[in-house]
Amino acid sequence: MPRRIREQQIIDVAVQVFARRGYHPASVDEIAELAGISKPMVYLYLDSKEGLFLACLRREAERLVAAFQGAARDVRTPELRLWAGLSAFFAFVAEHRDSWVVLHRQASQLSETITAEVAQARRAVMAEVAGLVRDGIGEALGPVPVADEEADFVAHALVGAADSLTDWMERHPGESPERVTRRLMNMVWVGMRNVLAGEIWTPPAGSGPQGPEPAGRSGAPAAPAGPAGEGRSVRE
Amino acid sequence: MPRRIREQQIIDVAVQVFARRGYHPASVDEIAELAGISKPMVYLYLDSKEGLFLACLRREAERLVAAFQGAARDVRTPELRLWAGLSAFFAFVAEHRDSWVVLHRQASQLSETITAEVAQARRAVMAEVAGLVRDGIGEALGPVPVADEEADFVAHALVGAADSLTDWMERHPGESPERVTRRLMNMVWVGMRNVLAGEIWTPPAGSGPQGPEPAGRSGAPAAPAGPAGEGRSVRE
DNA sequence: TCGTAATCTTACTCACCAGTAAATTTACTT
DNA sequence: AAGTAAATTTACTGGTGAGTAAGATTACGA
Repeated sequence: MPRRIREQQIIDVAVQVFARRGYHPASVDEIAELAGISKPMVYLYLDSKEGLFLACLRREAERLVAAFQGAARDVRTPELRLWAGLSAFFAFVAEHRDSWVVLHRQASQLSETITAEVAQARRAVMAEVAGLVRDGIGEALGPVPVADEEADFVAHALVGAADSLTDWMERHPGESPERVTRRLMNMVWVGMRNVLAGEIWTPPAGSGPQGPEPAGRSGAPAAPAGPAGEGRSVRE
Repeated sequence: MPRRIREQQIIDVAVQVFARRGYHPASVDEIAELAGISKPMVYLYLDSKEGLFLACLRREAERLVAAFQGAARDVRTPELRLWAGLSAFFAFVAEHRDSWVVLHRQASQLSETITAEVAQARRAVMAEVAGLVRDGIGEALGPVPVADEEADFVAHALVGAADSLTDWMERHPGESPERVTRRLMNMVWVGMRNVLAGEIWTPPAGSGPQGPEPAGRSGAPAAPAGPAGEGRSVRE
């Protein structure tokens, strides 16, 4: 069995085990056994437990960012890019829950080097989102000096909300990533007060990106075509 | 040294250590030493490492909920209650960072019983927030059948956003909890589109609760009086 | 067929840490 | 002062798990 393939097999298993048990309770012995291989192989290929975890981290982070970027790419307006990106995020998390757990829910209790890496992965995602938000602000207001800090703030809030809604989705299996995204857009983009007043946001039909499917695995459907709508509509 | 006091001392130290190291890497030996006592004392009073962690969890959760409830109590409109609650949350997290880390950032990799407890604590917070949101929706729309699920959704998004903004605050030491809250309210309650259009939300002067300070420790100032404003204002 | 480089295993070592047994000291009551 | 209950310690055990040494097996080109 050639090295490249073995490595991926090991990482596949490791992501599952790290997600289920957490970093410290996960044992390299168990990972090796589930991968159908003996422990020294893991050390030969991935150096250490930490190295193994970092490999998991990097691969999954890459996949998530790719899914996010791929979905938002080629979408015209900032508003719809944000929608496409969030949609891809929810789809990714729904399909690869283990990836997300490893990626985000392991941050605090790990070693210096790992936290640094997690923080960097998180920053990468944050930067993507902040970019989309900044575009939106920029388009509406033109170049404004405080926009960077403001966009960063909004990005943090959005990513945090999306993360938490991951739990909500788990308890509402009927909900599709698209519906969740639409609700979030309503809440953030239109605002609760206006939603309560009857205003809603609906993605226009056929607004998905036209580019080819990007790197991210099977999942992460690019911005799916929601039900018909005018992009911005007001009810009542 | 009487038992009650020792227990609190131990828990004080344990919260710090658990927050810094995470559950598994934290050793009872270290906690005992930092608390200035020997290990068997910890086991005598708190039963086990898990018991110790649960004690930390319960105490900090109680404090946070108390701060939240205390701030929102006696505030008249749902809108301002939400503001007061969020404000108290940010103030609490800013002042007791360790509590928040133990409370929330340790969820996935722990034992069955602990995850259950964490989930319950989280649900308690979520229920508080959902209550405020439901009030808001109820006030605007009257009794609506779907309101419960909708409120739960919004609560998840809000709590997640608030959690993530915790990190943002850490990198922006100049920002006060009140300013962060105001920004979040703008984003969620008014909506980005309307914010971009020039609309902003400002809490009216002197709108804090009049009741006595509740259980929560020193921190968690009740809804602070923001700068003057009309509660809902439009710029430009 | 020989050699060599990769793949892979068995069988350890060593450190750390949760939990405990068995006292010992302190403080308070009668 | 005697007695007893609480507070507190020293000194262990047992298990687990990261990491490794040393060698076995396969693949394959010269």
